[in-house]
Amino acid sequence: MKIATWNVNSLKVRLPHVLDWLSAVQPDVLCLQETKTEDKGFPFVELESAGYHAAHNGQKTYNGVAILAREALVDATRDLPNFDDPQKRLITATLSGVRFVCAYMPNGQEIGSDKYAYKLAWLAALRDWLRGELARHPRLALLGDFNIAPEDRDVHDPEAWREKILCSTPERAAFRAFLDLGLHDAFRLFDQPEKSFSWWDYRMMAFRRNLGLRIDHILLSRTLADDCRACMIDETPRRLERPSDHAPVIAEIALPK
DNA sequence: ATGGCTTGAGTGTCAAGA
Repeated sequence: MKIATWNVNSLKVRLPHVLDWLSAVQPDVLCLQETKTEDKGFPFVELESAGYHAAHNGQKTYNGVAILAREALVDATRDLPNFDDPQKRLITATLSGVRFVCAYMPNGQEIGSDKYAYKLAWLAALRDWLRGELARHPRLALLGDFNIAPEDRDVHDPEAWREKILCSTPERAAFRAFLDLGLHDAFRLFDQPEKSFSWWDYRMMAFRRNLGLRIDHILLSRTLADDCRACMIDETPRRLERPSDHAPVIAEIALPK
């Protein structure tokens, strides 16, 4: 089973890229972030024609998350039940006996800002909710845009980013707290090229110079991690005209039938 | 120098992203 996550930065703008990518890569599951649309603007018909079911938790202009899957999605739920939040950042569904959690975690803007406090509170609520969700669903995958670079090796210039947003000690501690629940960073289960990133700023020719961060992740519970055979970042769509600033992350799981 | 692009909303130009 091939599972993936991609922050598309507007699904309306990126739909051609997404459809081409689905056709080329043939993932079984694709988690999307920043669809930036309400359900009425969500391309259910186009995705169905491409062979994908979809569950969406959207809003106008900002945020919005979706799970696309070849199989029908079961028990889809939206938002964190323990965090009152108008921002649409979470959707969850089951298929193939795996609980999929798709998250667009807050950016935080700047250390010490209100948005930073909101980010840390949101991350803590996600961790608390995940503890119970993992108990109910031992086979669980958390995919999404975490807006956290877990370690210095996930940052093109660690000194420039020291204690900056996406890299601060409290944010990295929140990431560690996910691992402490028994989740595993699929990307780090394998040898990877140095300077592997999933996001590059649109400005300053950052992609061409590989000035990026690894902030999009696939975390797997123990049993899924044991069955994980590969994990990679696909930079191909980042090279297209009018790309998302994020690249998809893909993990291959050998599912016992 | 806190810039630099890109998006959505909306038709001015700004908020937000990371």
